[in-house]
Amino acid sequence: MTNPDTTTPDQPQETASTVALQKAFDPAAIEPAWAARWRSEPFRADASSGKPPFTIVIPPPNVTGNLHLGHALDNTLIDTLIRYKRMQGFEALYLPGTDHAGISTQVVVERQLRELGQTRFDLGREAFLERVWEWKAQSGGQILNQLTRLGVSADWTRERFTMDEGLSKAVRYQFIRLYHEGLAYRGERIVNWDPAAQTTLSDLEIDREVLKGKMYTLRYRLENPQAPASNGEAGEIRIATVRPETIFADQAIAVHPEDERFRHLIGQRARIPLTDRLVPIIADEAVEREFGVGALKITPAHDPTDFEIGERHGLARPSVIDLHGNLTSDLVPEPFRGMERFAARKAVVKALTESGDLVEERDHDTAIGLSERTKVPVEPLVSTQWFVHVKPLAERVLAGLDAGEINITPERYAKVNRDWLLGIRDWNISRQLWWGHQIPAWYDEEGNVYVPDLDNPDLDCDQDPRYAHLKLRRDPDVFDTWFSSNLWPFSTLGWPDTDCEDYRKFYPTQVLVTGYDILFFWVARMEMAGYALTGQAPFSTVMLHGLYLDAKGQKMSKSKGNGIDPLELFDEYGVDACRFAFTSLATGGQDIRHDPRRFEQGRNFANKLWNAARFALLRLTEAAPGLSGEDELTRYVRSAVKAGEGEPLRSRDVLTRLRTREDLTLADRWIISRLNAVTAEVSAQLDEYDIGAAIRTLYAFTWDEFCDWYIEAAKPSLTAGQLGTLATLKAVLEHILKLLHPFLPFITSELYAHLGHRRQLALHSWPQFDPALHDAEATRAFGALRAAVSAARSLKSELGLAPQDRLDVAVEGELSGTVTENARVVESIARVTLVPNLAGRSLSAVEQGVTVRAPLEGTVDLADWLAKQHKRLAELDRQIRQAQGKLNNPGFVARAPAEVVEEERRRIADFGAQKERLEAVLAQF
RNA sequence: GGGCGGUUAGCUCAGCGGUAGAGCGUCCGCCUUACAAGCGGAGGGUCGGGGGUUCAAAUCCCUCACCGCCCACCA
Repeated sequence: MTNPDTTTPDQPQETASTVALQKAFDPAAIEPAWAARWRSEPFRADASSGKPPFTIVIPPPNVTGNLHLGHALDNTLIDTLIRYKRMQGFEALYLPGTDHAGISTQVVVERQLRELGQTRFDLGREAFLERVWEWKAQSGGQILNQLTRLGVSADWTRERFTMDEGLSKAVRYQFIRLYHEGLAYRGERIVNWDPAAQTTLSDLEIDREVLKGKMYTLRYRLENPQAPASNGEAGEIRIATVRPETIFADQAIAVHPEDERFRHLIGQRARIPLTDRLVPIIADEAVEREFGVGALKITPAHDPTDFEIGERHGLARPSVIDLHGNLTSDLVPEPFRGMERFAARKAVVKALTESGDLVEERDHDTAIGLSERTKVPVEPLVSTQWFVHVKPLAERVLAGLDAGEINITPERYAKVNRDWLLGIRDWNISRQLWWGHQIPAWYDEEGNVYVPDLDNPDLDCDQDPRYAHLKLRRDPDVFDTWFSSNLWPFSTLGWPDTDCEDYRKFYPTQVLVTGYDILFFWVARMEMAGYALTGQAPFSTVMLHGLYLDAKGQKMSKSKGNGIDPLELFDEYGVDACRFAFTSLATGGQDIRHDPRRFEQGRNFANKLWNAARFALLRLTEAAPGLSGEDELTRYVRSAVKAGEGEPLRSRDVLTRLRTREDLTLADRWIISRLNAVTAEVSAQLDEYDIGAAIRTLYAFTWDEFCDWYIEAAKPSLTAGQLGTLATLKAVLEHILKLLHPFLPFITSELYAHLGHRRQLALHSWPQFDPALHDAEATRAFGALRAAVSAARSLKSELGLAPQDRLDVAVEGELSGTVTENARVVESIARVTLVPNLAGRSLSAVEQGVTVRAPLEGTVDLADWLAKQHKRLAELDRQIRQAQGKLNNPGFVARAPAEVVEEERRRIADFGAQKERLEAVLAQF
């Protein structure tokens, strides 16, 4: 992998960057300028560059929508990966855009019309669509402005909308191609009808809900009154149904072919109650013998199962329910005709009761399909619609998945994806809406279908000279919205023009980031379209994250009113803090429960980073005037503050130069070694797309190691103006800013600029791991200093001393030499004075490698202290016994890896030494 | 009816085969000249129950329980 260094020496500056930073970080003071800059000077991906591509397309939000937490989460994760890859030297493309969202958008505009007392039919199709476009133009882009606040480094020059000219062509081309390949067809099928929205829906747009209902057992009298009894009395057959109002559309009664009860009735006829109509008794394997009364009525027009059975037996499928959910048909007896379907059910049940044909009525929980959008019970209706025959498409995807062409993470969703593709059924793609891509199909007066040719897809059939003699009418319906978003990874890059630069450079894309809730709706359909139309997987990795839930763990929804507005969170905590919350919570596709404390943590972290940088700048500013040398490191240090100095070294070379310096302190060597290890760790975590782990690693390193230990330990040598430490401080801080930049782009960009860089941080290169910077000795030795400081602090606390009170302490133990060699650091951090030895009884603290002793004076609760020491002793004992137990186990020594065994030996030695020293301490009392 | 996820410190969550962690909260002490959105010190867990595999289990397997989600044409 090439990794061209994008860091170039900075241009001389007009002004120094020594403007003092505010004491507290104020996100509002810096975010707007950066956000505006990233929108007006977008991160433009160059299709002609030699860098390897890294593409992520945004899951396009609805144009109608407002930014919600799901979007904020998606886009934070995407932007983090994109910024990382860009810094690594990839030609990173983050492609933004929006979806026309057929039903949602149309509903919004229809609602506006309703307030004016109008319907879309009053306006007519053309005027209505004009109105939708107008509305889209003025308030449709809202969500992208909100997204800008998130600081996304998208390529706004490539913004797309699913109804753009190019994308509309793509949809049209897709349809024409599938049609001519026999994969898109028009047919009479049972479909899901939403009586409220007045359109069909795909199976996915239906939510199953188990509702309390009734199951009715009805008596159908046989044509032959002498027929022997089956599941009731002689001369009758009983059936079970939950929809008695549909009996008027019955075409048969079905039983299982091997059900002994009914064998003699197969082929006979029975009369539908309340009517004179006779229907045949047929046998079909789909009937469950055990369920209900073993027989059911077949109503092909109003039930999917019945439809299939009807197809097998060549039954007619008259409908008795119209598009508004009312009973309408000559088949329906007068009193019920025109009734609404649920009112009709009551009326029919009443009539059946009176006629004596209702044998039983009992409670029955039944799963009924509700329209996802209108929440109205969906009516299964027979209708002529456009469908996609998806099975061959799904099989192609399955083959690709088997070949490992798409990597899905978390892995468990790979199986979910597969299983769905395996059980997939034809997809109804026509919608009785106006807003969307109108289906490019025409019909002549006899109902024959005309679709443009593949080699001239843009020519409408009613303009085609070949059909000039015909009177063609275009299909008024539009496509399901997902029939265009399934093309998104390539329609946005110029497809069907497969020769254009963008398509060739950036397709297929690398990663797709989205919530698992649209795995079927979108991800699987993109897979199918990708393979079918481009011959390859549209992305190599799918990264699915969990749902963002409210504080109680419930899904957020408009109807529940439990939504949390990300914009308010941005205002309250700052965007970087929110991004910290999102990324640190994103682990393993787990759902995320909202917790304000996580945002506070992010805010505090940003403030911590701000102040660490403020400290560094203060010290660099103080020291810079006194640095007169012209060597590279001196110039490097001065560049933070001195106008026109520039940056003489590429920052990634600084640490390597520093490594050979004589004037580095132990702390300097330690932090460089640690930084180096963390660089490797974070890079590895990001390469595995484990964004949560990466930000947690950086949080801990920045706060616990860099701020709490390194900065404190650096103070004495900084005060002494030691060049090595000044350079180390600056270099480590700059590296931390780089590592954090993909996660917290605002504050890191701002601070990086304050350190004297003109070129924005996003365009600098990602730090690289350098094995030569590893320093085990520094790690060990600095560990001793930390132990000594902790011990000293603990003693001061036991002695009731305030932090600023001085205390004489003596150090003993295996590593005491290291401590005394670095006395200045320990004395500075712990505010103690190291003395060679102490007379009299002492209070002591025992740590790994060192014991720190202090004079026994002041207000010590000796009993309490002793109790703690004994507890500690017992704990050491326990650890030693545990380790010894393992070593005494022959199986452990024989089978455990050598280094694990060695580790146990080392533990015994370490704990043994501590125990010895602790016992010596306690012997005084 | 199938499938999946969760159950770890008071709360919200990491860790997912080799000494139990974080943030917040709690207790004690500090405005120590980067930061009180902070600093230092302390306390707190038999990792849902029960079996098993392994030298070694929060981590792997089986099983049960309870929460939650997805899929499903038993009328």
